[in-house]
Amino acid sequence: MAGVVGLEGLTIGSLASQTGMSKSGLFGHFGSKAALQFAVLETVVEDFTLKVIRPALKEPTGEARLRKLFSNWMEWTSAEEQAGGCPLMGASVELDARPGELRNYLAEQQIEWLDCIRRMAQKAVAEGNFRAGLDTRQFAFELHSIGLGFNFSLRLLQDPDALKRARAAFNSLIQKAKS
Amino acid sequence: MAGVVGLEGLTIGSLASQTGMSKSGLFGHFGSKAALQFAVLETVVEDFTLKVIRPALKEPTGEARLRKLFSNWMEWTSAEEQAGGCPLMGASVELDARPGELRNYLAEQQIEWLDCIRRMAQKAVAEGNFRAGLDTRQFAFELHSIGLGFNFSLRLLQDPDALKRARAAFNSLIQKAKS
DNA sequence: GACAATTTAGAACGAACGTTCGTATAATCC
DNA sequence: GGATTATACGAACGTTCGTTCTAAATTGTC
Repeated sequence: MAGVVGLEGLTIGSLASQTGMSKSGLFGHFGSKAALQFAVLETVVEDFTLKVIRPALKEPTGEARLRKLFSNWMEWTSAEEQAGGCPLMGASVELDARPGELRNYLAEQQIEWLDCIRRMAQKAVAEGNFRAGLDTRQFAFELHSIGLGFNFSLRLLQDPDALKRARAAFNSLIQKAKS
Repeated sequence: MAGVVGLEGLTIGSLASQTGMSKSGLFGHFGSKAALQFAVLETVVEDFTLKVIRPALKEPTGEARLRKLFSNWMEWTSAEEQAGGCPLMGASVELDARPGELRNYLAEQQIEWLDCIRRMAQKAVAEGNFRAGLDTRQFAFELHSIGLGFNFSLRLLQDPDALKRARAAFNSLIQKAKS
């Protein structure tokens, strides 16, 4: 629901009726709407870690791991359960101008995400898979941008070629990192 | 205001008090909240065309025009008046799972935007500035992705290097289009 | 099986939501 | 200059918002 209507658009009443509970019954579990929003965001981050990052860590370091990370990410973003597209990207746009704990938490997590990409790229450099002197922060920026573009093309434009486009961009990014 | 709280988060009451008008007085100009949202989005699109696209059309076709388009876009996205980041990107994420006239209008405009980029790239190909056989739709996808990444890094992460990163990505995209 | 703790429900709260109505003022037209 | 049309206002509508309170039901423990 938060993916469709946003974390602010999410209401306790509609969430309660969706789950078959009473408003106050559901409310009791959280104590405030802000706490509910935080819990939602925390759950999303957990899910992301579990389905995107963790499985990639089982791959050998370097390019293989990055490829796995990317394909997991694309799968997670386009999953049907994410009715409104990647909820993290949704929250990023929704919260970027609303100071508060929620925003701070999200920003932290997203910085960590970019750093995770950076570290993987750095590993690929160390192993000689990527060229020495590669700007790995720039690499992370560009990889993340591809994800944002994919989410946009898939969700708003409903472009059937979205995944193809994202994959092509990713491959050329990898290529660029090598030479 | 819509950029900060979203098109749905925008309320007639707060907008009225912000403008110094009464709720009903402001409401009378639009007739419904949906009409207000539409008017806001239309105004944003107009502004975007005026400040990003139109000035670029005065440049010579090809790479120069694309460079101007990109720099205008970055300026518009990071303008202080856009308190909550590029309102079109904000609306894209907010509306992508909410069927309706508003969503249809936005999707149309964004398709047109991508096509505008594609046409400029195509012109650069025709003039021999970009390599023959370049996938210009792919080019548009990647350019747009850079814009999304810039907005993200600037607004959520508040990364002081955001513009530098976006420019570097753009330059390497241009480079790639040539060879 | 009694008791304590947790979980749920129901009713109600003040505030804010979008919207409607009747009315008063300001601008425009013949 | 009087009739007409815009424009703005204040008050109120019914609804929904997040939240609080109290009571009933459920669960777990000895």
